[in-house]
Order: sequence, then structure tokens, then C-alpha cells
Amino acid sequence: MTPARDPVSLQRGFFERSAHQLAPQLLGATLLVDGVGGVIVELEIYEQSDPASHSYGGPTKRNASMFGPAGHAYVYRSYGVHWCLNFVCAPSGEASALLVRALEPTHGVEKMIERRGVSDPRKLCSGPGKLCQALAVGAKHDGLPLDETPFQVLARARELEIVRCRRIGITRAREKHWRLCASGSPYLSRGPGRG
DNA sequence: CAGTGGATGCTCT
DNA sequence: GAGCATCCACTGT
Repeated sequence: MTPARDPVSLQRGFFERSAHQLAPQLLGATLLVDGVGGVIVELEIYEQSDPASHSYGGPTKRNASMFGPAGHAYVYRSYGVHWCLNFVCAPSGEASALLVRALEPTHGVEKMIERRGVSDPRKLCSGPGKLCQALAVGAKHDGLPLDETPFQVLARARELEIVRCRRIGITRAREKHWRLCASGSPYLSRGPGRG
């Protein structure tokens, strides 16, 4: 039995380990921005040796946050239209991160509906661009620590079955199964989580 | 349900 | 100037 307990806010030191170790621990955690957010149901690993990673070619102005300390946010603009949020998670210098790809909305759903302009809960945070719009994440969040306002990351409250899937939406190293999904969740970014 | 293409702007070569 | 860690509308079954 899992007794009910108060949620534990994860401090930035929690993120000081490899992305591969951290990803299974963060799936099922709750991400809040100004009190709005939900349970993380999909994550993608990007490490520096990965040709698909922004950090692959070394530090640049855009990816500076990825080379900064763990436990901070890396936010970038995608296709000139959307924002995407990462958790910087390896020790400084290794430049790996976890892309938050989908949430199950639990906190501030009305606010998300207002920002997204749709009411179907499955369409609020089912993609990296969508969840940033729902949580109002943008350029000003790049480089901010994840254990301070407006961010809050609450530890997973119970165990969760994890499915590893083929990555999607990228052109290089697509074959790596570095996309972690909460098994059977209806809030994933694409399909039922198979790949 | 699967596949396609346009929008849109910033980063890096 | 090319390419992009996306989303949505639209097409054809």
C-alpha cells in the first residue's frame, strides 16, 4: 500500500546525474509553473553525444543554459512558432537534458483551456509546444532554476509503468528509444505510446 | 486514421 | 540561406 503523503518539492541537486538515470524518476513527477501544470507522462533524453541534441556541436548562444548547472530550465523556440522546455540534468560540462514532451493536466485546468483555446483535456499538454503554451513558458524562463518561483517540480507519488519508444519529430538519430512514456496514458503527444 | 504541407522566426554556417 | 527536438488544417481512404 502507498500511504498518502505531502508532495516533496525536488531541489536542483536532485538533477545532478545522467539524463538516463533521471528520466525514469521524473516520469510521473508533477511540473507546475505559477501553480499551473500536471503530471509528466512523456520525456525525451538528449545527451551531448547525441547528434540530435542541441548540445552536440558544443556551446552556442542559444544552448548556453544546457551547459549551465543542473536543475535549471533550458527553453528554446521551435520552428519559429513554439517554445519547448527542458530540464538540464547532468553535471555542468556534459550538457544533457530532458525534453518535457507531455503532461496530464491536473492543476489550473481552466487557465490552460483559456491559454490554449481548446477544452479537450487531451489536447492541452500533449506535446512540447502545447504544454509550454498551456503553462505560459517562454524565453523569460530560459536558465531559471527549477526549485524557485515560478517553477515547482513535485516528486512522483507512486510507481508507474514506463514504456520506451522510438523518438519522433527529429531528423537525426531517430532510431534511439530515448522517449519515455507513461504506459497507457491518454495524454501522450502522439499515439498510444507504442513505437 | 494516415499522410502531407504551410506557418513562422531564430540560430548557425 | 538552410534547416529546424512543432502544430494544425486539410486531404484521401
